[in-house]
Amino acid sequence: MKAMKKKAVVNNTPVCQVRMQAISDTMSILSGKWKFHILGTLIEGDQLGFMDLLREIEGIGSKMLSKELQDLESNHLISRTVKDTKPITVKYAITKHGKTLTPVIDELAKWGIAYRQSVHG
Amino acid sequence: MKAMKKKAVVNNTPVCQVRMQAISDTMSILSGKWKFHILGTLIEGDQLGFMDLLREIEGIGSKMLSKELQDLESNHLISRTVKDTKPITVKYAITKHGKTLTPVIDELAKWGIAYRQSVHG
DNA sequence: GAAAGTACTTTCCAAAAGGAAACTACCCTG
DNA sequence: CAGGGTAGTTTCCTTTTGGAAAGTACTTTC
Repeated sequence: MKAMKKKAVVNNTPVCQVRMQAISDTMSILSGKWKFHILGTLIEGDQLGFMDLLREIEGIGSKMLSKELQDLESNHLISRTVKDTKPITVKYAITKHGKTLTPVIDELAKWGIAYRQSVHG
Repeated sequence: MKAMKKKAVVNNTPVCQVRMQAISDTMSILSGKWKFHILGTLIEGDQLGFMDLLREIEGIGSKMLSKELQDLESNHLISRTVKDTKPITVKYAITKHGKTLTPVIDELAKWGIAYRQSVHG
């Protein structure tokens, strides 16, 4: 009786499949170099304009900021509202739904901090 | 008294800076298309060989698997041990340190699942 | 000694991501 | 009407990422 091999599947239980898919979904929505910075900034100071964000997020360019904001808005994580002020302005804010990412962001930050300490001492 | 503008900085408190950096660290370590799949698979079935992983992780190629395993090993999240069996084999396993990612992975999965439900209904 | 299995590496290429700089367009102030 | 602020878009380019296919090397089985 030889051990049965080939095409073995450890993680192909429905539960694992769903979890893997869910993680891919999340990472896809939060992909790119700037999503977390933008979300983090909007969670702190809500109601920021385009130029505010350009100044807050060090290193980002207007093209990237514009694209990332569109991505986040299309996923309903942030809102974009045009205010008809004297020189028309736009305000970006985190949505209720965007705030549900807080535990995720917190875990990532917590792990990163712990990692630094474990490596450095 | 006009509102003071220019060079304003909402999130440049030391606390925010540290958090942002920590998130970047974490995301950098877990970057790429396959890290979570590999970690998830090794958290489930520990002690898997290279060919096992190739079969478990649908779609990955040997080049990517090899590279991602090296990344994860260099960050001490997984271990690679050569067993001197008849035809020499290699076993990959999650480390104690790698297991500390479990809460992070769980949050990502949880959020992804909730997101699907909120979108789909 | 050919086939098949383990564990990779190498090469070659295509697509995606990201950035700098310039440009549009409109408004207000001096 | 020049200068500066708002909010972006467009172009062009480089870097990064990822994948398919083939190759290496060594071993066991038929």
